[in-house]
Amino acid sequence: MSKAKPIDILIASLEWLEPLDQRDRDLLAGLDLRLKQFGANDDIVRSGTHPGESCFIVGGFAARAQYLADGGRQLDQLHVTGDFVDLHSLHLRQMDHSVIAIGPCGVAFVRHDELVSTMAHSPRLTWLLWQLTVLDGALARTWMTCLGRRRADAAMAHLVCELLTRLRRLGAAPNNCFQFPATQADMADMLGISTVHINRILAELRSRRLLTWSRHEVHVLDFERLAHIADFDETYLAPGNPMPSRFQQFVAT
Amino acid sequence: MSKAKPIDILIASLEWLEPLDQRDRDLLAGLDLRLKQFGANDDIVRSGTHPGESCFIVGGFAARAQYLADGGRQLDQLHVTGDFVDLHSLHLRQMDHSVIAIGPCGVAFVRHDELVSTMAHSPRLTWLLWQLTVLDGALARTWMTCLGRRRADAAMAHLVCELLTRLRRLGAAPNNCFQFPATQADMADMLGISTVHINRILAELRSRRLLTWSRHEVHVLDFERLAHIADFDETYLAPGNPMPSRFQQFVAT
DNA sequence: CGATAAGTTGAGAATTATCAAGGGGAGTGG
DNA sequence: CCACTCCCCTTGATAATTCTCAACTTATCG
Repeated sequence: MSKAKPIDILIASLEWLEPLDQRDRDLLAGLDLRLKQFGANDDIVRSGTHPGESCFIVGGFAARAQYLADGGRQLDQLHVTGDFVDLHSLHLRQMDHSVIAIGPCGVAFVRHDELVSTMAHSPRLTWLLWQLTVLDGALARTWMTCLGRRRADAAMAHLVCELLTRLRRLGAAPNNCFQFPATQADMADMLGISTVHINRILAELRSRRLLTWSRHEVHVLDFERLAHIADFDETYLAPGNPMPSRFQQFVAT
Repeated sequence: MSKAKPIDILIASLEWLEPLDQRDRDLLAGLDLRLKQFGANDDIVRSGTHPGESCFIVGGFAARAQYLADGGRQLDQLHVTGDFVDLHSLHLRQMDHSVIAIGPCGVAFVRHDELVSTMAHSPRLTWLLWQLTVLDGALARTWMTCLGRRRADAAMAHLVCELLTRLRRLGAAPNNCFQFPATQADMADMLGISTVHINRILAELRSRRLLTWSRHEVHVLDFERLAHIADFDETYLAPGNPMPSRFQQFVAT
């Protein structure tokens, strides 16, 4: 996808929250990354395991998946290039969900011990990685509201608005147009409805000239109207608080 | 509710994750708490604001709420005594959700600057507070799977199983019986369905002799069968990883 | 005891699911 | 290059789930 070095993708993602100093960038640049490419529906991190690494996305899309006894699954978050998808495994004894690839997806893994050492040398990075997990939660809550209290068309519109907003930020959605390799079955598992219904919702949005979606290419024709249908408010996608200077103190203790 | 001092409730909650040393306990005991009592449906933290304090629950129940333009709301997480509900405001520039009281609820507020200073003196507390926000996310994901991929009866059964499990841990559910002041309208907003349907689901669970629920008192009659209907697996409620010793290093840097 | 909020029930409508069959595109092997 | 195949998308018909509206009953609290 991108020509940038993997670590630069992460650095850019963190700098979007708050500027880093050169020392922080150097610490990150010194991380030993294991790169791996995944294909559609591959498990990047498997539910029930206890990984020794965390990972971030270098290109493409990934999602978190929870599986049910009856074979069904719920996709409860969507991740794009630059997202540190699996910081969670740093804290979880056992993965409560899988991370799977939505289409081709490049991933960089960092060993937990290295990550921890890095944070031990930088309060700012500790703060920012924590913040990433908190911002993640804000996206999850909004997604939940879609699942619980929006009808399928509004939920779909909301998901598209969110995705477009996040991709624009990366410069990956020129003309409100972007590549998105999710199948309709994937979308069904995201929105908690059936594949057939996804198809009908999309047909409707298409006929209302709000968007087109074919061959893995989404084109948002009328963002305003889509956002209105979705009751979309993008403030939950904003960065969080910068590190308070007091948090710095601990280095001196 | 409890006779314990407010800060001891928080300490117990953190010690459930990992033992604290005396210094950590002293740091926490030195926090200046503002106590406040709330009634049903009161806002504890209001959406859209930028609070200067975080809060934890000292007694009773609270929930996170997101509101829609049409007046509807989604309750997307439920919190019990000891939960540090609003660590999120430490990182969020603007609250993306409200925290509201479900029935009478005692809350302790801590100023952000004090909280940050405390963490600056204790890597362990930093680690644990971060972990709380991560574990929170695991609950949110599971809730999401209920909203998206379980039918209303299974979702209700799941919520009851989760709640019982969490309250048992606090010793607050003797004989699988506990006080729970949520109204059926509250439950509807949690599960993303209508009040009328909640009523019917409860009637059904009652007639199947799985539980009773009246006068704000829930009695789980057959946890096994309820857990089976819900496809309930409690591993997501487990504590996370203890702090790695390397994380400690930063004090010496 | 009256007022207000919460729970219950019925009937009909909207939304979404399921089943089933057909169509199109992309890759593969002949 | 064509035939074949597989996967995904599309569409129709019918069924299940859940919603809305409305009336009524029961609790709760001053």
